[in-house]
Amino acid sequence: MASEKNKQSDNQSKVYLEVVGRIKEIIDENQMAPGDKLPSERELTDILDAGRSSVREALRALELLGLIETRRGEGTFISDFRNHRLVEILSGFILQNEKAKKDVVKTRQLLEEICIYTLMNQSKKIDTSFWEAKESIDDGKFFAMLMGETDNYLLAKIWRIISNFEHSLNLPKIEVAKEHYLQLLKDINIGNVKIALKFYEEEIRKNVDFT
Amino acid sequence: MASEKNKQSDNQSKVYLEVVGRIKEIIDENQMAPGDKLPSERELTDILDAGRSSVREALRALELLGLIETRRGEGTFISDFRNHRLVEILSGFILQNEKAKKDVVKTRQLLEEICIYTLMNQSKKIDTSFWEAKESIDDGKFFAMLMGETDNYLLAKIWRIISNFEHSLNLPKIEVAKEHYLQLLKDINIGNVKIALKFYEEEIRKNVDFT
DNA sequence: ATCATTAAGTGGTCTGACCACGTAAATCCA
DNA sequence: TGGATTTACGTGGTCAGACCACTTAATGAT
Repeated sequence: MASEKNKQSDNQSKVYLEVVGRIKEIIDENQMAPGDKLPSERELTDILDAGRSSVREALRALELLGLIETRRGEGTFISDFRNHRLVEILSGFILQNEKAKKDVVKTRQLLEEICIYTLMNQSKKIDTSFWEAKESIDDGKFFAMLMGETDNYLLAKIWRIISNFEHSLNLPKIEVAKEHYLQLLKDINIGNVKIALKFYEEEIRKNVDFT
Repeated sequence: MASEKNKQSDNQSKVYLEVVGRIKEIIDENQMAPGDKLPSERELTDILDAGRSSVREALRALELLGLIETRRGEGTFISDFRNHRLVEILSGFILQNEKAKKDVVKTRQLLEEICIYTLMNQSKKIDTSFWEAKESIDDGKFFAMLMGETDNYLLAKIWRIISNFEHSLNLPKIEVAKEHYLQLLKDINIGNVKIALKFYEEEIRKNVDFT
């Protein structure tokens, strides 16, 4: 009787779960789409009447699920969440086998190659000036951009999720000179698939070799 | 300059992600199984040299993933990975629109292209006799085989899950002539990536168009 | 105009303080 | 003694406040 009285919406005893639900509502009601910015953590804290730590627990969970992405100093944004179960598999999977690590890396690289392939199929030209201006190039950010250039958001999303998990595995980071990334962009813009992919494999990923 | 090694400073990896990784290590090293109890939050805070809030962010994320289970007053326990109630959370979050269905199909096809691409990169030769002997070819079984031919377990598993999920959506089934599948195999064995992928897109998946 | 500086906003993290709950030890009482 | 009760402690749950690091926009100086 009157069991619905407890909280506003539903069951959830834990605040962070409640917040997860409320965030979903916010997204729905405002018809928010991937890329849109969510209210800041402090705003949510106020709106949802919860502690910031609880809000963060919810956001972090959603982030690991690949539903949102956060950029320090900028905010929290909705990402493409249509892959759902992907994460489930990956998680249960990754925490078991050893070979899984290798597969994660390999799969990510495959996605990146497909990305390159896709871009060239679209005859996509990429603006290099932004990256030329940089001192050094972060591998993750670079390919995140590349993924974004394709009109296949699913590809980008899968890549991001896998990348995210890979990150949590504490694998050795790769170091690639800025010039190599720029060369890759150049190859892509020129439009020679074979050269671009070969360059990716041999220069960008040459030093990936972990046990 | 002056970018000392204060705490965990520079590398953009977030503490909570690192904690996720460390927890995984703990589980691995101690050969922990579902049902086993993890160190308490405060212990982890001490062991991992991180704030309790960060530890909790990691734990909450893992909890939402269904990897761990927490019981107030008792502790945190490794949960059976098979308990994926995660799907409900995500589906509630996402499966609202019809477009999601389309995305599932797109994703699967993308994975299949990646598969083909991978096989050819491995210069994998596929035995066609088994399929030639058949009267008709089941699309699912065919690509299940292809996935199995790659040595990337993760890729295969992702595809399998998505494929299963797609089945549950009762989408119209595609009908492709046996000869087309055989032709694809032939293209793969020959080793021309462009032709094989083009053939896949235009012949194997040409008739995929649902609303 | 251009560049450097400042300020404000945002996520990232840590700490300390409580509360709610469960358990086991200590205690009490018949 | 033996069972029931109380107590103390450990654990997760939550909150508030304080900084830090980074981004962006407003501001100021040249």
